[in-house]
Amino acid sequence: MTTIGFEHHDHAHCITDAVRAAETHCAERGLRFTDVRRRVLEILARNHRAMGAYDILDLLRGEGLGSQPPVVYRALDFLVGHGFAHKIERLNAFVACCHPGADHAPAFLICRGCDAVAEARIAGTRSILGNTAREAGFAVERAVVEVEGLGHVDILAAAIVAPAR
Amino acid sequence: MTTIGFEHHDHAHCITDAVRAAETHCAERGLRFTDVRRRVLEILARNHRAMGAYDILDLLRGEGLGSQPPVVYRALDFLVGHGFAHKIERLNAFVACCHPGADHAPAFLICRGCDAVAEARIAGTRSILGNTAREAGFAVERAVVEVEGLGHVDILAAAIVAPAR
DNA sequence: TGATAAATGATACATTATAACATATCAACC
DNA sequence: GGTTGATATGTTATAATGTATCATTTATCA
Repeated sequence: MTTIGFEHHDHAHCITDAVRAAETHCAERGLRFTDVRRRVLEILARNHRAMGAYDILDLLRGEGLGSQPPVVYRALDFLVGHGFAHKIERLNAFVACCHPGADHAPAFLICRGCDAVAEARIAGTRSILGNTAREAGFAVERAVVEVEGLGHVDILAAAIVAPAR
Repeated sequence: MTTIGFEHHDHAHCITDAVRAAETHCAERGLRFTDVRRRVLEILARNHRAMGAYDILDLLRGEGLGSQPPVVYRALDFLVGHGFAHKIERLNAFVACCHPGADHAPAFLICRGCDAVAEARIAGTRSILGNTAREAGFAVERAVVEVEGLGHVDILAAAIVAPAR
């Protein structure tokens, strides 16, 4: 029941895909995919790792695209809010989403050796606590699942898909 | 397979138990359960909710037990490191452990309505991603599982136990 | 084109966390 | 008991992360 997708990782596609998915999604819903928002997503996708807000801000500054913290935090709020990026709470950092457009519950593998972060899918919020929370009357709205350990870059670069049940 | 433990919550015991468990554990291993460390754990247990480091620091100040951030952060490092307390990454806050002594993988239910946080158990790190991570060569060392939603205080006050398998 | 809503620019500040080094305490041994 | 080495605490300063607020600009649409 467990499947692992060792997709060959075409990074150029990975960047354009993330941006294009966001573009399409925004166009469909009348959301404004502005320069700053696009650029922040590109930066996240290009670097392909968890980046702090101030790391991103430094890059934006170099391009004259906003120089104060609220600029990047607002862009990140937008991207995270619409599922184009995720926040890694454990690291106070952000990553581009690997499955843009898909309605998914993300989980993250964080390698403490190389600081790589891989986005995995989990079946759904229910699977985390079984049915316990729901049966007890707790309505799950969001789940933060961040697993730390040691892994190879190859593994982290690939999208790891958790059991769908 | 799902069981929920609605223990009657005897709060006085809850505090003394947490402190005594830490005391015992430290005595057994030659760890120093100092005044500051004890007091921080008492504060967390007494308040029985997620508290910011600076909230705790304010209380310590009132008692003349250290007045600068490093004092409380060092105590929290110790308590978290030895499993007497946990950090809730999503909230940048800390809670006393509900299962001190037990070697457990904690998960947290965070109610956005009342800010209550309940500690649940999960079976183990493996259960979170199934066998996927392990099979792929990722060695899980720690898992952050924090579920947000809406729940009743009664439910949150009780210890919720997730399916053991 | 003018009204409205949304996004950005900019200043200031709030919150969370750590580096660095001096001092004090403890435990073990001579 | 005094010395020593390890651990913990006190203290200052600063780093890192995140927001509130309000002015200005830009986009959208009637």
